[in-house]
Amino acid sequence: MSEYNTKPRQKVLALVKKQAGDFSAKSIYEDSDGEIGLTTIYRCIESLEQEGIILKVSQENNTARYQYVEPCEDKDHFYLKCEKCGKLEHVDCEKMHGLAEHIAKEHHFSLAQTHIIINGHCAKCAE
Amino acid sequence: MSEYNTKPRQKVLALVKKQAGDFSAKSIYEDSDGEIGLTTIYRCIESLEQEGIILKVSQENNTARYQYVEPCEDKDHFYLKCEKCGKLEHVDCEKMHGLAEHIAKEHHFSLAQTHIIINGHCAKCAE
DNA sequence: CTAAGTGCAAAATGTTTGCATACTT
DNA sequence: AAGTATGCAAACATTTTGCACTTAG
Repeated sequence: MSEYNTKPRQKVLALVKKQAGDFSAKSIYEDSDGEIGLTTIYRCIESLEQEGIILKVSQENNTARYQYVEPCEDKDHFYLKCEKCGKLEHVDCEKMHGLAEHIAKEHHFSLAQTHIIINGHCAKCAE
Repeated sequence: MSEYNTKPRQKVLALVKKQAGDFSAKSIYEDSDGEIGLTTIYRCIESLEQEGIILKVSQENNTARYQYVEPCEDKDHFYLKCEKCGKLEHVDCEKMHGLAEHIAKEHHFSLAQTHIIINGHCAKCAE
């Protein structure tokens, strides 16, 4: 996570992994029952994001929301993101990757090694 | 834009259309030379977004950034978004749309009629 | 005239920073 | 012991709200 492996950091990582869907700094803070300072949580989240362990998936109400990403050796990371509940679903699709690269090349874009997210509504939220 | 067509609203829309790339409420405010109140700009931006005239493309430094979208009758709106300069490039690709729908269906997702944005780096910013 | 829009000042909210203290290695 | 992490309180920045006033239709 960073240089030192402290209790607060361990706890933040554990909480982050336990989240059902996406989460915010505050929600982790509340989940921690005040054991960890908000500031520390912000700093841990920053570390985790830099290490690619979590992903910033949106910004609802001026609040950054993140989601834990299962470690995965594939280079292409496609996600379907539900705009309502924030659920992030990993998509494993060769074709998609090929197409995205093709389009990117056509437009002289280089795809970030980061993640591609497509918005929509999941089954539940679509009613 | 909304019910009434007032001077401030006209000016905001004009400024928005004039922006080279993306913009924030504050940048429009500064562009307006203090002629329009920040609050009004926030409210105009909200209207414009609801009407699909502008698109929220990112949130840099806790600041929402928007971009004017050329009117277009196609139902599918794909964009390549440069993560560095915020440039938003429209992509016109039937195949992409078909594939996205296919994947969405496979995952019981319904694509929002809103916009699909794929992140990367534009030619300039890729160095 | 009436409903809708404006904009100031003040509040609210999320995030960051300063700094003294505590912890890891 | 030395460098790093913590967490409180305070600072910041953006966005929202209350409200008296103005404007469009």
